[in-house]
Amino acid sequence: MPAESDCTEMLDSETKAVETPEDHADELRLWLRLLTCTTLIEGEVRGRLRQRFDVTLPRFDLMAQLDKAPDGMTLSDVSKRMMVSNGNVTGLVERLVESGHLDRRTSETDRRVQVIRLTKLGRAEFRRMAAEHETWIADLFAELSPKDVRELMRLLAKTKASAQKSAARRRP
Amino acid sequence: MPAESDCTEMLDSETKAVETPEDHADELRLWLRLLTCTTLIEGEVRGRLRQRFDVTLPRFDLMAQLDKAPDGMTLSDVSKRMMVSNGNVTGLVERLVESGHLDRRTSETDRRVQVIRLTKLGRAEFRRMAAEHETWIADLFAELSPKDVRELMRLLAKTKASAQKSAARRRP
DNA sequence: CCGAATTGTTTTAAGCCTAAAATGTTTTCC
DNA sequence: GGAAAACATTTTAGGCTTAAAACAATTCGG
Repeated sequence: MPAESDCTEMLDSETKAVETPEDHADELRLWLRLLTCTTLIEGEVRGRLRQRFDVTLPRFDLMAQLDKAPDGMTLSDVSKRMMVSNGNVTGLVERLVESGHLDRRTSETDRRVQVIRLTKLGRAEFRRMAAEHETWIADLFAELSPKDVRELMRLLAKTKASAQKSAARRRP
Repeated sequence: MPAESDCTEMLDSETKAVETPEDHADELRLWLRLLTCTTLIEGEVRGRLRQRFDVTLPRFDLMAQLDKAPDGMTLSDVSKRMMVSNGNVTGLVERLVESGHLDRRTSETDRRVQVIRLTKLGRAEFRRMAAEHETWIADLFAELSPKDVRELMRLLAKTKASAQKSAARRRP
């Protein structure tokens, strides 16, 4: 089990002869644990949203984005913020307009663009849900000390930056 | 902006008169960051799997579970491990049997149970993909030091435990 | 032994999600 | 001005996902 180059930066990885396949088991385990945590919490939140408010998580997430943007957002903005595909947003918005939570209009200055906003109803319902949602999250993370929270924030920021760089390396 | 009880453990929260709504903004930010990291990495892995191997992430994940279980698993086992619904696994397995990656048979001792295994083809293809997958993960986490990785592992373990307790409190 | 719970799986109905192609609009740049 | 590139959104086709109900087989308690 060769674990020699665990910490080396290997700036010349391009030209290096790869004879000893590196051991990335730790990173793999970390990724699986990260995924487990997210899946666990996401499932819990999804279930509570459905039970308490009969709303789906994606609908809640979309409304959360709009609640932070009183002047509305374009579909593209929403799509980028939520990190989901464009087509996904189209359908989600359709259903939320249908149910009276969203208002959608074509931009005056650019007829390609659709601007969406929360309706009065949408905003009221979201605020009500968000207040309770926040307590769920607090409860789910209850065993972490404030120091743990800070430290996790720091390390996840580093993780995000690392992943973004890696993604950019592939798709420049 | 009241932030007084930031660190108190509040063991008597049951009987406490809740006059000052607590501030859980930090936990909320932490959750959003956790979600962002996972979504980012998951999307990257999904795209690479599709591009390089024309395989979906759920198929890969299911094969990963089976690769660790040479004697096969029941559908329930898979469902629990992957933290997805039973019905989800049914369809996933159907398609993987169809494509020749999985073998499925009814248990001899309990006719309710379906045992699934990787076929020779399934195992070979998975191993080929897994080797490359591991390097992607390593690259995505490349900017984290070994110490960062250890620390993240520790904090995520704590997070998982916390979330599980919270979930158990609700659904005992 | 037999009815009642429990367990494992599938079905159903609805919604979510993606990648890729198609459509319509605006900008860019000769 | 007009072709080409870029942009915003929708459509399409297919797969994923869930919650809840239905079905089938086993186990448990009297």
